[in-house]
Amino acid sequence: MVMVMSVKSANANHVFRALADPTRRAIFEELTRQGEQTVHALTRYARVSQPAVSKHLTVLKRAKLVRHRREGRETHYRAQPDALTPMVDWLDRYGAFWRDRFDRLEDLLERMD
Amino acid sequence: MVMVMSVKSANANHVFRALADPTRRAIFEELTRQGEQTVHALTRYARVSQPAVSKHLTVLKRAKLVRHRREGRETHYRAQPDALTPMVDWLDRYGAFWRDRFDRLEDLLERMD
DNA sequence: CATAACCATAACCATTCGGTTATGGTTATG
DNA sequence: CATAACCATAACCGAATGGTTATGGTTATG
Repeated sequence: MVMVMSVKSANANHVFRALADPTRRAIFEELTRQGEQTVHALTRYARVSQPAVSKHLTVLKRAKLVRHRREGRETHYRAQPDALTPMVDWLDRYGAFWRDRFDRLEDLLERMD
Repeated sequence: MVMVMSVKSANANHVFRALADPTRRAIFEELTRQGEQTVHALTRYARVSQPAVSKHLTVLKRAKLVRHRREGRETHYRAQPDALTPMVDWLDRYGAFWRDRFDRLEDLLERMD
């Protein structure tokens, strides 16, 4: 059982709260799928104004779910899935993992090709 | 890959929203640990008023995270961890599972004893 | 039967939230 | 150098949120 713990994970509270909003989840999903993105690109994707996107990114940042990298006049954001650990841990404790164990294992093995 | 889908799971949105609040999470955790509980008991546990607890339970009910059973003048609530499936699925897609795949598999096998 | 216990709902309130437009700072471009 | 692009912050606003007290309905109890 390897315990990595590279960065101190944000409060579980922050993670749960950050992902409670659908727009924020959409942004995080987009970053996960498409990789690093400019605020401009994210604004085009999300159907809200640029300041709204900026504020959402701030919340995601607080939860450590995204990192940013300034490059000239644009800021590139990328997802930081490590930060989901508190949520995964929570689900380990209170979740339904004990059920479909076999299904999940099967599924896991399948995806490991 | 067995697909059970006994009850139509609530919107993932509802689940994420419901678990965003720490008091609500605490209630759910308590129900998971201690099993079925009266509203009265939960009120004693949570540090808020009885109506507050009732409202939280309503939100959890909407997310199908709890079930209730009336018995005389008291209502017993119990956790329904199945309802966490949407969140688990979401983590499967966007989560950090792809990383420590092996660690998690190892962990899973370990817990299967 | 009167009273108390349990719970849900109503009514209300302060705060937070998610959105907007306005603005300003920094960097690229014509 | 003037202008445009990119982004964050400020200021503001309506709606949602999480809490409270008040109330009323149902069930148990003295």
